[in-house]
Amino acid sequence: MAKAYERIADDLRESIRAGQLGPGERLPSETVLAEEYGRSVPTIREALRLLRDEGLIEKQHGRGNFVRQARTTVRRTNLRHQWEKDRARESEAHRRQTGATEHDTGLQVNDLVFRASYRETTADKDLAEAFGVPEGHALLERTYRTRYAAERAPFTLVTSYLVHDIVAANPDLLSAANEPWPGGTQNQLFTVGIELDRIEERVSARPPTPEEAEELDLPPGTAVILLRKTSYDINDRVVEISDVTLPGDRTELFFTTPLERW
Amino acid sequence: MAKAYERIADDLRESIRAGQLGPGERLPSETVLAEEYGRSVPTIREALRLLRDEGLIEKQHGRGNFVRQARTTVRRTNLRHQWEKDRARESEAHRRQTGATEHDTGLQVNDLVFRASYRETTADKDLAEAFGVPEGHALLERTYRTRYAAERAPFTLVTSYLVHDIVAANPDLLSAANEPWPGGTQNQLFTVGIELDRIEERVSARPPTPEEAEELDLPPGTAVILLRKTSYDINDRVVEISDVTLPGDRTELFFTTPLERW
DNA sequence: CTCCTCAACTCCTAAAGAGGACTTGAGGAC
DNA sequence: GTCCTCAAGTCCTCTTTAGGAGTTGAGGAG
Repeated sequence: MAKAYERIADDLRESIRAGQLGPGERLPSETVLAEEYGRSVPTIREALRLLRDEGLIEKQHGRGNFVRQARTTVRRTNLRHQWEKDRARESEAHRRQTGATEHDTGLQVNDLVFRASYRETTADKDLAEAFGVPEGHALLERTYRTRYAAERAPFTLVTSYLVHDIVAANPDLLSAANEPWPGGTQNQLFTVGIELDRIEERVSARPPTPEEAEELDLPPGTAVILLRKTSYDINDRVVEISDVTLPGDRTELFFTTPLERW
Repeated sequence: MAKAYERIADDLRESIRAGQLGPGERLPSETVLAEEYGRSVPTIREALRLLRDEGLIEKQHGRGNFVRQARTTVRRTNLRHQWEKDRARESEAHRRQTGATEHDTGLQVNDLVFRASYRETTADKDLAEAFGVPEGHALLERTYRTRYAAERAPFTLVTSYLVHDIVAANPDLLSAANEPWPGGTQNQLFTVGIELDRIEERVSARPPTPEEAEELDLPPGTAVILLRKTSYDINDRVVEISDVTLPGDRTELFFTTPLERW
């Protein structure tokens, strides 16, 4: 004999999966469900909580419980990396013509809004290891969010790190006035004579922290994708690291791996 | 005035983040916490539920609430794709020498255990579109799980599709007796004269369904990573699709994107 | 010593009740 | 017509109460 709230959740889940309750549709109210199933309201609420945590329904205070609708997703592709590299050498004028502000997320969007903050910091253990520098080494840190002009919620949180020594050759990069960095990170690295060889990306996923849920407007029942992007130059040195946090319900990562011919 | 259970959750979360409560450590019992915070047990439980959903704590019936410990993670790299391609042409004897069973997850493991099921099916709308064939077209479907010999929980669920027509040239591939497919999918495609050109992978994340949570031994407060891998042959035809479900708390995807030199 | 029982402690399920907060639409004031 | 008020309906927070079920360790039976 299964638990009552699980049986009720199973039943409702089945209705949703079968399409008897379509996206956006309102479920019967909690009191009505309680009568239908012959259970108390708290038991019904327990069942609904399961469905919410699975991302199947959405609770709206004062309105009801609704079947969740898919949100529009944004694709992030690794082909962008080559595009940004090619672009980094071009003149500012030409870059401006061809649109799209470069940034670390690789999103293919033109009408982005983003805010940045910029500061000097030092490498903690994790970053020191990743950069191959001693702990406490001076770094530059930029954090920013990207957002569609039309939407309220951002769809990316980025924290990007550079080694202070390397970048210091171009004083423009040390000025907080240059925000966002003109031409993007790759262009700025180009100005200090750095050419990239490859980009490594590590992807994992977990539930959002409350802070992330807040910033990315993530309801319960969603996940975040964590992406650590590490850029290597042609001397096999780590020159940039970006930690990107993406809303799992609105993001699709897209990787193409070409294979050598026989 | 914030809600009581949120304040309590914030407080406990802070203790955990600050390390005052270390991984694996037991929290005070619910009744004790209720006394400490001057709240009822259900309110405490509400706070603990928040922390559990964030993946911070783990509830153990009859034992207590514990700070969650990181599980060991497995890395899946896209470099594996080239390796599998190279290997596909080699003799069975040589493949056997160099170890590691090929499979669609790209995990770098030797001592895998996996079970497969095999059946003929037809393309639904989604698959038809992905393969570029009409809806209802005949497909082969293989589903399997991979697992470390030492561990109880699998770390991959895979469903892999091939177009029946294409594969029918090699009758070995239509026999359910050949499980797992000797040499892996790429080797089998090689036997029917197919060479791969590139692999596209789409990654997203969401909370697990109850079925996934069951199969992958995922506690509340974890996510799954969904990966759709699409293999193109040198004629730009989709020859294989794999849908892979990975436990978010034990998986790290690793992609390397090489960049062309200036 | 080994095994078993059992009490004490833990978290879990379920219910009922009181009040609060948010949303909506009907109806009246202007 | 427009605006406001307000009641009804909704979900939310918190409490109290009752019993159930898993875990552990102490202590006795053999």
